[in-house]
Amino acid sequence: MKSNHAISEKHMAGKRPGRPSVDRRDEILDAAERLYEAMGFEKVTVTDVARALGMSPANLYRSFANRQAIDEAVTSRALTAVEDAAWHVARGAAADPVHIFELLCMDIALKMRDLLFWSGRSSDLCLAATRGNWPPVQAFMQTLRGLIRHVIAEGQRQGVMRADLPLEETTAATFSAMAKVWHPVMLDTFGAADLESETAALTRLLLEALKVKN
Amino acid sequence: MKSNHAISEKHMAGKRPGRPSVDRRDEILDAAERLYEAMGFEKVTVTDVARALGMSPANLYRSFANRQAIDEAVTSRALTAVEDAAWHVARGAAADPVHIFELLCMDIALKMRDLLFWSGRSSDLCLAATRGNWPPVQAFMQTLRGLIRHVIAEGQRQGVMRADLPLEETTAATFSAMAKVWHPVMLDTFGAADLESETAALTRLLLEALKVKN
DNA sequence: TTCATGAAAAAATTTATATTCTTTCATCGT
DNA sequence: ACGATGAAAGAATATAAATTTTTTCATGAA
Repeated sequence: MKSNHAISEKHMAGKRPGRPSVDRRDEILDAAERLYEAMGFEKVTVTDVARALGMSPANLYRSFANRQAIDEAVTSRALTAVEDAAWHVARGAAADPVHIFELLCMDIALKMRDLLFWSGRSSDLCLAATRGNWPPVQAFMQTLRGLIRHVIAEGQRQGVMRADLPLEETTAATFSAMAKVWHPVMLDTFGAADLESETAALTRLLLEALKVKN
Repeated sequence: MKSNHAISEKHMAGKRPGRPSVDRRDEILDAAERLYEAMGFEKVTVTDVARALGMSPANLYRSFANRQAIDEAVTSRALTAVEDAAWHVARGAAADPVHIFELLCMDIALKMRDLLFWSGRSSDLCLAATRGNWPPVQAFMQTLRGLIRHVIAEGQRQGVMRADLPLEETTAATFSAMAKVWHPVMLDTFGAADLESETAALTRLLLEALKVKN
């Protein structure tokens, strides 16, 4: 799975005057990200982003259909970082799917917390995206679900997780259960005070259901 | 001060001119509830409530410290109805704690859904209360947690649920897991389309962890 | 005294207006 | 042509003034 920037340009506004031949999306997103980080994304105007790049605001619209598209792309990049780290855990060194499950659950919870409470002002964007159920958030949640399914399936294959539980339903239920410690809206509502112990307890309980009995 | 210290009236605004000797709280709450239902609680003024009762607005302030207190009391009554129904299920006819657990989880989820999506305009109030984490909501959540603990403890006592799982931690984890289908903020974010099957799947998985092995 | 109210201060909300931001597109320079 | 832009229309957001709502409290009636 290589980076496929050149291909996935469904975002390229085809109707616009002329889209750039060289792709300046990443430049733009870098600048936007920096500004969002510095002053909170709600205070940043597209003029600010353009100025930071020494171009006119109008020029941004050849790379992005509108401001919402920029916001979503920045969101996407932030969430992709979490996804990548999580996939790394899931495919990582640890061989035992049970252990991987534990690591994965905790890793995601802590990364989401960081995103919301320690990512400077980027949390505004993350929260807005979550509240509005923006497409990148939906995609992200799908990825998380895929991760869970992957680990459970592997656990079942290796005989350390119960194979008599239906994979899809079990995946869905596990994913639902983790929402309390994974979902930004929940983290925002309850804060992240006992997040670690809560996540650990939740994970332990779920594993009691998933693990094969001794 | 006289010998009158049998004051169970913790709610009585003590600092106010003279509090009523006969408690008109319930009357007031009835009127408020009716109005909230009819026109949405954000549109209702305390003057409206007072007028509905044929009294002056100022008079309400002898029974309630402020409008927020009225809103919270109405919220409290709505949530108490759910609590009561849930306790009824928990202590109800069904003898098997495992079955009670299933019924309880589903009952709460469906009642929360009704509150949010079918209670006319009362859902505004419920959502505002949940978003702001009002005290009645916190109390409600504590009650739900208590219900779960009760059922699990009973299941352990009867030997149908695993007694080797620590009661408090298991209760906490179970409660966390149910947030996805119980918590108004989640219901609001995701809608209630597949609520029943999601709740059923979640409950089944949790029971796999809680039940004793065959 | 005890209960209740009118009237007014304080707070919040709405309305109207002004300013800024987003987005388009005709036009410029290469 | 092609990438880029200035300028202006359309949206959205902020500011200010007016109105409504919440809350207090001194005073009156029972």
